[in-house]
Amino acid sequence: MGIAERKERDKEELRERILVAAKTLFLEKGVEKTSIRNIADLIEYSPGSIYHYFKDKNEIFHALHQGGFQQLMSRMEVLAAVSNPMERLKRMGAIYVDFALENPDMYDLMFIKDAPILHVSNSNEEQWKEGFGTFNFLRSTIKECIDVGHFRGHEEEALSFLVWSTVHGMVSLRIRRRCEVVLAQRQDTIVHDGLNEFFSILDRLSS
Amino acid sequence: MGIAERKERDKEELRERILVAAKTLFLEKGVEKTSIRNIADLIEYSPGSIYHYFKDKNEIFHALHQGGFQQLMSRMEVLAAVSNPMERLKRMGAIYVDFALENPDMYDLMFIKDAPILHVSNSNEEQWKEGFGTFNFLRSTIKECIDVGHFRGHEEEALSFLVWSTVHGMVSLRIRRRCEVVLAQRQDTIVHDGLNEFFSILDRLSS
DNA sequence: AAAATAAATGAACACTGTTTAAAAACTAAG
DNA sequence: CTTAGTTTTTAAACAGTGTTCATTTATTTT
Repeated sequence: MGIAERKERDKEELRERILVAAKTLFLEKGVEKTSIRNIADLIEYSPGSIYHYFKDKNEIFHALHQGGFQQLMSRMEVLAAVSNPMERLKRMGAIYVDFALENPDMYDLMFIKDAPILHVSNSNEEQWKEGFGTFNFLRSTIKECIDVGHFRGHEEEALSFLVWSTVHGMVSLRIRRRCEVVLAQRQDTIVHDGLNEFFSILDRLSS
Repeated sequence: MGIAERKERDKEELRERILVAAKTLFLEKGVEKTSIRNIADLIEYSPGSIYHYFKDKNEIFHALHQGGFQQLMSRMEVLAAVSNPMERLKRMGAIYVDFALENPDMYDLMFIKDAPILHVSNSNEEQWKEGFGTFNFLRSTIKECIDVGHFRGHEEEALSFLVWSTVHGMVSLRIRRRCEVVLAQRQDTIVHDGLNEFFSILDRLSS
């Protein structure tokens, strides 16, 4: 009965090859500009074969999407060792920003592009499953901060959204090339400069 | 010599009709899903004709893009009457957010989509001309705040970027449907709730 | 009315995502 | 070892896309 297992492995391997090819092309030329035929050419299969492994183009990029969240989550794991919630919150922001700037196309896919989300909200209920995990992590950290006495006068849910929005805003303006409006000599560092301003604001809100 | 002028007017009128049709379709089904043939059908012209008025599809949406900035700018005009820079900054944020939520597709085109920007940065130098105006307005307001003694310890450029990022982050998460992760009963108000949290943070930074 | 100019057309090109009938490859049973 | 049955892969086809261009149509000038 080892043959069925080997075939299963082969199938999984080709599935993985498709994903690797798709990711390569996507990082090279973007999602929209990458066609099924391009992917097929790269793995030297016919375009039709890809539809035996993925329902449609969206499903391919949704698979990559999930991989991205696993990456981000694994980067967050070091935070378990940070007991001070305020310190953890800041380190979390730094990890988030670094991940986005180091993997702009993946971040784009996860948090900016709209296609993958629509795909998920079609297969109803479990809307953007991956997103919940990361936001819950942020929310619980902020709750800890509030419980310890920080952010007096602020409310958990709205503040969590605000914090997420701030880091998302910075990196997405960068990724989608809206930073040309800031001073030319500051463009390379503006996201980190902005993050530091944000940190010093958070410090002031500590009490 | 009135004939040439009338022809000029006719040409301008058809150009405008293309833009109106393009905008209609775009608001209905999105930029990507709107084809030149769709636009041509709506104005009852052949697809080819459109290329007499616009170089390519990008140029059509770049024209709409410019119109969006004029809209946003005109909303900002009331701020000239607000002498207190801190008050002006907050009202500015509210106008920005309201504009984005009331015209999500236009905002998307202006600040999230990447195609129009690339088009501009190809026709070199004057990169994203429209964006400069709005950001300069924000920067000068924040400079006034600093000059009056607010935001002590913060720096003009990075803080301006941070403030912009915060409001942009909130509305773009909303527009690109990443708000499913916040509590279900808060989703409709979360952007305004977040904005209010932001305002109260700004107040704390006044001194 | 004829010539010149401008505008609009529709067909064509090279793409796209996706479907499907047929072919090839491989496995299992007799 | 051959035959039957599956699974995998393919190539062709469909309906769509942005864009170009020779040709036709309409208008203006001479």
